[in-house]
Amino acid sequence: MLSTSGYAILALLARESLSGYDIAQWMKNAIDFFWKTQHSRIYPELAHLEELGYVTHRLIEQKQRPAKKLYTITEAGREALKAWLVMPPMPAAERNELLLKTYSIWLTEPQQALAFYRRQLRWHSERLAIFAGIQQRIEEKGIPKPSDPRFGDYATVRVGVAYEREYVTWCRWMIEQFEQELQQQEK
Amino acid sequence: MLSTSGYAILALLARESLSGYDIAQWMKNAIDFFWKTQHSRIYPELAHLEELGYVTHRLIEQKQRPAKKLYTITEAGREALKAWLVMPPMPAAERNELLLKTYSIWLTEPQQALAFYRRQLRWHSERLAIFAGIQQRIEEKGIPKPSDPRFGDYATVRVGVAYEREYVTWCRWMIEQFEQELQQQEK
DNA sequence: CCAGGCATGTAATGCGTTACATGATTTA
DNA sequence: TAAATCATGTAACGCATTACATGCCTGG
Repeated sequence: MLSTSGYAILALLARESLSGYDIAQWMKNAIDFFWKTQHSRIYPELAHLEELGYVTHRLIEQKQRPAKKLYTITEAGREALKAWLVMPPMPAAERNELLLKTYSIWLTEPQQALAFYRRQLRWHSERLAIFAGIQQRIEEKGIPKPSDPRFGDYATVRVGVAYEREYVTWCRWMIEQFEQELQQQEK
Repeated sequence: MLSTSGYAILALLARESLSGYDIAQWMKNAIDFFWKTQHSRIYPELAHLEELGYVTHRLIEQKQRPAKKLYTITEAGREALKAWLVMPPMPAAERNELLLKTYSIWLTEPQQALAFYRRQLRWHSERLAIFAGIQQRIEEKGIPKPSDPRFGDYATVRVGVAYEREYVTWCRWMIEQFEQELQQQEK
């Protein structure tokens, strides 16, 4: 068996061959909002994948840049990824720090809570704008079919947009609650 | 500094004094959908909190049941929780296995993908029903004010309902995509 | 000349998960 | 009589995060 981060790396390599550094970049850019892995995890994980025969690498010498190891997924790696793909996801040990804080927000002064959720609103609004932009750019080129790798990009960004839209709505509701609380205190 | 799981325990103790076992129960029932911690983590974490002076405990002897250690939050613990509460949450290393699988779903046969998302739809529908039920029961008693501990319960369950509703919608959309793909293959 | 990008790693520490360990009582 | 509940812990292992470590090239 493989760790989920191992599958995340395979998921990227299933699309194209990449170096460890490239993988770290893709983690930051493409799949950042649903999967992150530190680069310090990527290198040992790649070594492990190679041991299992799921990836191979070859050294690429470059002019005026450090040499890099280009990793390529093997047929066995692709099969392992496909087998994992359709297994029901683990009951997901969800860990949402924002909600954990919200659970205890009754302890704070309304003013502090207001500042807190206004900042959250800004943060989620920004992300919503980014995701909506990505979604639009994909749609302009036509909605990808399920057999297209770009379908994964599109399907996940749709979740991102829906998710952030709900959080924006929720933050606004939270802000309202604390504003009302403040107004009642003033009376 | 304290781990987030430490604050999760403080968040529960801020409402009432509990034993380690009780905390594990509350994790499963009340805050399960945004925070989980194994009981094997709870006991060392409680010891750590006690070292820091954030909680105290006393032994409660019980008839026909094992004795238990009842933990109570201290003023210092409450202050630590309040200070943490209003700090912006960490950029949240989101790890969503469902989306990671979706990112690579183009590798599978539509039939397998259909079975996969139908199962997900069932799962999220069930959770939506549960959360909607909790929300309704709270609302029947009147919406709690922000200074009420139950406001935390209500605010978080609202997110749960919105979240699951979006996932249900999204799963239905995914299923449609694969159904269309299958129909086109048949022609 | 300094910051940032490209490129690959190792080390330390701590958290999370799973399994191990015990034992009494209650309920089906 | 077997399983579930109450109750508290320890141990092993692996993954995640943060910091440490190096070094060349490019652009401002």
